[in-house]
Amino acid sequence: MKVTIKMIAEEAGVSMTTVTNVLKNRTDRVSKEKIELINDIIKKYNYTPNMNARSLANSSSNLIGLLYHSVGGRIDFSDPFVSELLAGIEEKTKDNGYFVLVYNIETVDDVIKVQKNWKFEGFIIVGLSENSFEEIHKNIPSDTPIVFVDTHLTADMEKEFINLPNRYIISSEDRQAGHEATKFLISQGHRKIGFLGFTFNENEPGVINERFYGFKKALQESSISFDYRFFFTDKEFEKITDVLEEITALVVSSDYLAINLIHYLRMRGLYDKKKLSIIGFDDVSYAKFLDPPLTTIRLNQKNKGIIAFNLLNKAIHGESVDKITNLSGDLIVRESVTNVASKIGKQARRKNEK
Amino acid sequence: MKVTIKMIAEEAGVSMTTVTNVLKNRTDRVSKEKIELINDIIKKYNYTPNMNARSLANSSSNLIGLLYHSVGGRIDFSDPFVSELLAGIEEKTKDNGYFVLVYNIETVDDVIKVQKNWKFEGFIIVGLSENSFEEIHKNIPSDTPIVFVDTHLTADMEKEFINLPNRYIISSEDRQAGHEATKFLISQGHRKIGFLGFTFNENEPGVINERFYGFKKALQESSISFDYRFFFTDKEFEKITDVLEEITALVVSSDYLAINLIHYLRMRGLYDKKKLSIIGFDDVSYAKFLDPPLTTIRLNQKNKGIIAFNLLNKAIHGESVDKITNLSGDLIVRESVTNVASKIGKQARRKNEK
DNA sequence: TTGAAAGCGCTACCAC
DNA sequence: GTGGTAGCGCTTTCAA
Repeated sequence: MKVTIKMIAEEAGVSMTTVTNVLKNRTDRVSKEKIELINDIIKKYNYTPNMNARSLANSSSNLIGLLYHSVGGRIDFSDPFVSELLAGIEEKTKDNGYFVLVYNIETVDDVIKVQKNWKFEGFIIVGLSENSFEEIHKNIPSDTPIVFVDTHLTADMEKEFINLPNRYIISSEDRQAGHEATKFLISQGHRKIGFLGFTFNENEPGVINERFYGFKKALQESSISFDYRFFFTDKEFEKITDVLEEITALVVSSDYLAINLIHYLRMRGLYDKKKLSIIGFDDVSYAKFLDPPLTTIRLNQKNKGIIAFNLLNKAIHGESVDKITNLSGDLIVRESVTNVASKIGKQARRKNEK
Repeated sequence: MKVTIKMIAEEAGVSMTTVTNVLKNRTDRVSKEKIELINDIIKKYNYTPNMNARSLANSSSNLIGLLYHSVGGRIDFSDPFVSELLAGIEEKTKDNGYFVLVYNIETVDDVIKVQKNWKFEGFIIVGLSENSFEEIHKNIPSDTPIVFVDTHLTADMEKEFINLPNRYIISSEDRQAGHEATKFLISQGHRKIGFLGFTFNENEPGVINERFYGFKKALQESSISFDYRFFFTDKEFEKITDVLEEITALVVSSDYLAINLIHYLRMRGLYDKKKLSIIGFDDVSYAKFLDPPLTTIRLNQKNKGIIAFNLLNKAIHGESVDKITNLSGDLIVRESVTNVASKIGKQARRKNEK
């Protein structure tokens, strides 16, 4: 049998209001004796309020929407990159008394749907492009805070963004990460370097776009010209096999993609880590267990999830929060990159590994 | 501005009841013209009903609770074993118009909490021991269906379970899996075989317990006696190093644990796949990318998630459903197990790999 | 066919 | 301090 405020009020011989006041800890409005009495009854029946009624009555709900954006099913929970973020969020969220509704959004309609169906305290939305960002931002009332994870904005848009109330961004320094990854390859003597990433829109900022930008910048700084023949998307593994003799290294936009490529090549007897160095991004939990252990830029997704929640939590409580947070990546040197410049440095390659 | 039924009714010049009837497709109670008119308005405002109000008024909610049981934080979303299940569930769930609330439960109180806070259509609960199973089962009304994933019951309990309305179980044939894994090691000439698993209660059935049972059975069938010195928990890696010279193979209760062990040994210079064969369970997505590629029993978590949802969905709609579903595992032969019996068979070891 | 009204459980406002 | 009550948006029962 469901226990309600009314029942508690009856048993205690008080009004519903008084019970509510006790529930809400408005101690100045209820006498000490009643507080105790009511609390005892609450405990006795193990009463917990009905969230639907509560959400209906006011606007609070303790519900947080974790929305994953996926175009064409690209985002998959089995990708550790995704689940590690979730791990971070889930952990904090529960400790703070929230509930998380996980929803995969493909179109704006999906957002409108969750949005109207439930009352949310706030949203954490992952992986939105700038275009989708605008649409979605407009469709969620400005009194509901949103933390956008891994959304990148053009400079113009960013200026606007700064003034948007209740909208926050947390992402990695993807440009810097791409730059660092590439610089590392160059430092190891590589000159013919390719780039492999999930398909992205070159005219719109985004995680991969940013990494690609950092990649090109690093090449440029070393006066290396980039040959677009060495640019590949995740659908073009076979194109890579064609130029295997021409490139010595590859910047791959995620560990996940990197190991898939290695596997693809290996199955065809084409993988030789001495001849093709590979650096990834993320440092997923098993990157160090791979063959070869992956050299990568650690982005620490779990930590990102924790911070995303903290931002949201503060925003919900009306505390002031940084509009844009950028987490820097760390180069993790393992064994998928070979030094082709000299024989020295083989030791150094392990420095980051414990 | 939120659109409500009332507003729609006003604009259409009808009563709320009529709008509801259209919403519910009760076409026999409304005239054709009004149906069209109302539908137009609904479309125009992109109306979607408020779930909180709806849930409050009736008992439906379109909400499914995905509850992960973790004692001492053992279950972690970054463990692919967990996230792959979620991937399967999320996929189906959305297609069928449900929303998923993900919650990590540690105690029965946690269950009571979610349970009273929200109205759920049903639950998918993962990783419950028999004891917790009973407690939780009792605390959720019997008209709410629950699918228990990976819960194992003793024979007595199982008899009772069969008659419990709205309770279902889906799990893997863990005993058979343990048996198969061990038999494979034996077929490869191993005789000194150890077992490594997360700590478990020997008196209570459970995933690892079952695998261990199958393990012992296989040994027995080959008249190999089991030495408890070769039994290890996840906290006892160093105990393994002590007997490294004595055992030639290890059955490890999950891929996740297996790679952690390999890494642990490798870091100490103690890993030699020729001298220590390892077989895991799950076949997590990256098992084939590891060094060495892991020989394992594939359990297909994603598929399990899909099936779990299907069971629940049918149960919610009152269709009859199998009380207990068992998914069999498949031996996937890769390279972490060495044939110590003969020189032949090295070819065969690759047969399962594409 | 259509509509009025009660009630789901809770909160906030206002009165005593 | 305490209590009454309207109302959140929706569904269902009963009446017209």
